[in-house]
Amino acid sequence: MARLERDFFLQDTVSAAQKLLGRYLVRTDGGEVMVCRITETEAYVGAVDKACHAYGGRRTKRTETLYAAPGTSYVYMIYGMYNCLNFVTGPEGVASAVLIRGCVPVYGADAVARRRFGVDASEMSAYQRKNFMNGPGKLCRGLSIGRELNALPLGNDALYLAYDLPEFGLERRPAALPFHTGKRIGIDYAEEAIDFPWRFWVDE
DNA sequence: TTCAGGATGTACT
DNA sequence: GTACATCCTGAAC
Repeated sequence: MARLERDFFLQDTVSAAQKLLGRYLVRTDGGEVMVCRITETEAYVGAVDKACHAYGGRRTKRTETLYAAPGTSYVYMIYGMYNCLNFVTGPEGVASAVLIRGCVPVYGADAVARRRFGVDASEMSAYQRKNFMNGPGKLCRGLSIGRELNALPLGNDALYLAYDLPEFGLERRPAALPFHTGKRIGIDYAEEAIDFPWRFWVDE
């Protein structure tokens, strides 16, 4: 098993967002292991990006995590009832991160489906299957990711990223998966940053 | 299938 | 008090 390490998160945030596509997100909760393949990401770069919580060097209790070491998790609550998962990029002291917007379960799908819908994966409706983990709030619900997982350092076992997981029959995927590029979602307040093409996704 | 509206809590003004 | 890196429901088509 090869985890994504510090050097991965030290690269340019936009590159990191692209290269996270196809990587495995591994979550262990209540003794259950759940693995998902990442399908959608967005880049947030504090220095130049009005959509980033830490734009212009903004430092508050919430944004403090964005200045942490590369690879640190950043989980925040949005709209009162959902959480969003990010991983911090760049050197310590530089505020930038990649938002994980979507993924598909590849191991432990029943555990994910129970957290998401309260039923096993085989009992999901067509509608539920279609809307399983295709959004940042849904993804956190399915993996039981809350703010207690905010600011977890690289190297923890509760939540990490990996290139491959041979113990679960999951091989490493190509480094340069073909991906789509577009504008980010839900940042209508961000002025010129609205149009930054920093959202990336793969078909599968 | 698309769409409007509401839910809900925390951070920050 | 306001805004928010969202999602679900129900109604109309």
